Amino acid sequence: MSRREQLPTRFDPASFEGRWYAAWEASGAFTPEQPSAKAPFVILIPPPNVTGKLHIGHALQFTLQDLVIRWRRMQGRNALWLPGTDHAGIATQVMVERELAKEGTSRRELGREKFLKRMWEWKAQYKDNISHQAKALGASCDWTRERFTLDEMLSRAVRYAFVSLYREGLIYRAHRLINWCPRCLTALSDLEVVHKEVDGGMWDFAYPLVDGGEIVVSTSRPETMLGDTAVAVHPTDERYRQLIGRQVQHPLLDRRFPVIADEVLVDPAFGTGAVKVTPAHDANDFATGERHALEKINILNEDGTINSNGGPFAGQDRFAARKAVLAALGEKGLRRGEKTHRHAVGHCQRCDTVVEPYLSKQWFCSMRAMADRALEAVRSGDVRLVPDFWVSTYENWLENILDWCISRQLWWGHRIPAFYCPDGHTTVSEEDVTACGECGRPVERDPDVLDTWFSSALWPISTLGWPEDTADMRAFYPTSVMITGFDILFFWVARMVMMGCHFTGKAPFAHVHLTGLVRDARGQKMSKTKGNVMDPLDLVEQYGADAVRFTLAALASPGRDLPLDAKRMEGYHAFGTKLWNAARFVQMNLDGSEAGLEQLDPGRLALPEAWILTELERTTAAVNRSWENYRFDEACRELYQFVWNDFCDWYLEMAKPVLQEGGWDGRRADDVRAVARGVLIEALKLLHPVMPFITEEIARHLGSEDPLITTPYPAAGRRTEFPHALAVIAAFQAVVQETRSYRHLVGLPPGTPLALFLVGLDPARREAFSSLATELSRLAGLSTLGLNPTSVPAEAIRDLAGGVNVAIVLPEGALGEAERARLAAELAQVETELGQATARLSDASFTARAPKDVVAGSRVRAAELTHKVRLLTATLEHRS
RNA sequence: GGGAGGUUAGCUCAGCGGGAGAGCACCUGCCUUACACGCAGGGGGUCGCGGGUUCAAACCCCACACCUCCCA
Repeated sequence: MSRREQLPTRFDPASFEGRWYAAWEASGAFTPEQPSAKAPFVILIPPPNVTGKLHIGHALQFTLQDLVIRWRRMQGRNALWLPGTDHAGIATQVMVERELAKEGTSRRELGREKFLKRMWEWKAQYKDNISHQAKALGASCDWTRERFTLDEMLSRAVRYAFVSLYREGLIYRAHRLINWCPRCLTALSDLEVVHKEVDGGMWDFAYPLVDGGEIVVSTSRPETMLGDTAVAVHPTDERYRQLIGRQVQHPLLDRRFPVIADEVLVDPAFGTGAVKVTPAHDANDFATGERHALEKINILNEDGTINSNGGPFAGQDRFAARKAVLAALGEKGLRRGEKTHRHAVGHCQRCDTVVEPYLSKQWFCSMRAMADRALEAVRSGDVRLVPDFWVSTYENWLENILDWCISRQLWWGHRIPAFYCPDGHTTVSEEDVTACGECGRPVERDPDVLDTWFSSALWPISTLGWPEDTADMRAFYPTSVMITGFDILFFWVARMVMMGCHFTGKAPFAHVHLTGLVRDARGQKMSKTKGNVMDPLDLVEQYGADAVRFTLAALASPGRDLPLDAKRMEGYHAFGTKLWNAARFVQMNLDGSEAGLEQLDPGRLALPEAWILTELERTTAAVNRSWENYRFDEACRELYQFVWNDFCDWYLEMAKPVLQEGGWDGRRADDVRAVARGVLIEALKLLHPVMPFITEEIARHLGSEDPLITTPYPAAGRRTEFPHALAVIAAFQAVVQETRSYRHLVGLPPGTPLALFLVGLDPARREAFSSLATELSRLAGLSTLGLNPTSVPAEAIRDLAGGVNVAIVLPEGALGEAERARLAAELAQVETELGQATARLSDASFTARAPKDVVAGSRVRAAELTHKVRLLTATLEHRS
């Protein structure tokens, strides 16, 4: 029997969290065996951007990932949780450029090399912040495998992937309309454009026809008329039929173009039924231009000012030009009306600037074949989305996908491995080249970098060493589950499936769990401008990491956002305190015993022990099932309820007479100590994945030899269950509560001893209650307990509690008005229920069609209600 | 325009075919030698609206209303 240190009176998470994290890490528990005979379980972290620090949404994802990985590790899996960070091209570059602007310089002034040096300095600082935060939350990542998307190894994978896809014809370079951010000065993919409804205008103006007359068009972007190369009408529109093929004179520029007929572009019912066509600045017009071989006139510079094609408007910003063009049209008497118009305008996801459709030469990744593969991966069940309602959203996007623009005019990222010679040849190569592969002339490398998401798409394989045939690839790919936010289902998840399937033939993960968004207590989105952001580190400091984790896990109902209320976190911090104090109580009553559940004789247990062990068994089964199904909320509820209600409120209270009062036989006392300690330790193991720190600390004080992190997780089905004990204790609890309730009803102080009689018990129930007499007397506060007495005082309150016929002797005196009213209301309620039950039972179709057990249940219930009505009526009559 | 999710106690949410639940808040009484971050007792709900299916509907089906979000 070893002496253990007493648990401190005060529960102070900060006093042991750091110590435990260091101990786990030093023990090597975070690093999987390699090689290993154990089945792998692998989670790859969704790499946070090195842009800044972690927000509460990361804390949620880290918590859930850690929870799953700890659970699986305890289950004996060879668990790998691989951490890392993402270089986040535009986002990070924007931050550093902002810093440079404050210093009065710019990236162009610095030059590529010096600028990238600044970027790496930034990255180093923020990466450290992120790992520090992850550790504070208890994340059991394998830091020996930490990755960064721009690492040498991952960059090689990106380059290899680009070259392979190019050789397969799936990556190509083309001159097309793309989304252009005039502030970031780069192309964007369709996904990086955020459509927002804005109040704008819709202006009508007339194009004069060369041979007289005019045709009126409407536009929300008047400045684009500088690039118009046609006016389109519907071929069947009688109003304009005779105008088709005639020439229009551009009123502000020296240009003429035709009126064309196009049934795809034109909706004759919309506006005037005539549409201006600007193939270089609108996606639909571009397609129209292709159909009719129209000239594509680009009127914009990269920064959003009008270029020389805009004639007198050249040099003006696009929004200034809009006003100037309208004014010029007005002067010429061509304005034909205007109205306000609410429409969707594309904005840059990163800087919120209005994006322009812009004609530009960019690299694209062909999507159709890969998208079909990714669709198949989900439809076949190789990849399971959780919650599964995401499947239709996923399908919807992939079915309508367009080719992906993957080049970005940035410096921070993976530089495109394409080399161009003066003759216009392109050499794409894994190794740097100096001479053109075709003509041998000197080459220049493409200055652009790849979309960050291109490298992210490769994350599941690049982090494991692909394209090399590494031991990690063989051991850990495909991975087990990806836990991330639903907002990057398209950006990231779908693309990882595509790339994983394409390059390895296997989907990169079996499950994808999509989390909701963490909101504030009122359901508002958190944002810096609203000032309602919660910093994970502050929360850890205030409530302890375990409370933060438990709160986030408990709120994580599938497919729902998480309204995070500090009140809730206080509540779960209190749960930690409760657990702590329960452990203190158990510890101070053990008398140094370190007995556990294994020494019990299941055939000879008293009812309270049999009961709590059965509840433990059921909780164990439920919790494992819930973790398995990603029902973190359910598991947390089960654990909370088991610890607080079952173990603390009932079991420990029932154990107190044995632990604190003499007169018990030694065997029972030994059992109680073994059960109190053993059940608590099992509960700590069950809780460990979600509350790793406090459970380790308590377990150590209770004399657990090994840290919980590597202790086998409790599995269901290995312990005897005692359904009989469940039934008896349920009745016991009902009787206790009924007694307390009547004492309170008549306004007696809580301690007032009462006489209680249980009437008409069958022999088995009588025996059971007899064995629980001490516990019953203590918890219900009894002076006298009578089991099946020959008579009951006439003035006793009669009622039915948990199927037991009780008679509670309250001191003399009539019930007050309020108390009588309450009992009368209860009686009325019971009578209503009885009426319903009786009606149902007299319905022949019910008794004929409902399942037998349901009918039987109704009969029992009706009988009980009848009995209760009788007893309550009697009580009201006698106590008037 | 297409798609997804939601509408259950004052608040935030579970439950998703057979007696309306939790946490917090609220009311009442208690410092009962683990815990006042606690203990005990209690009040509070035509489960959005209208139809339908069923012996039975908060739960399934249809329509509608309102609120989120995604895509175009």
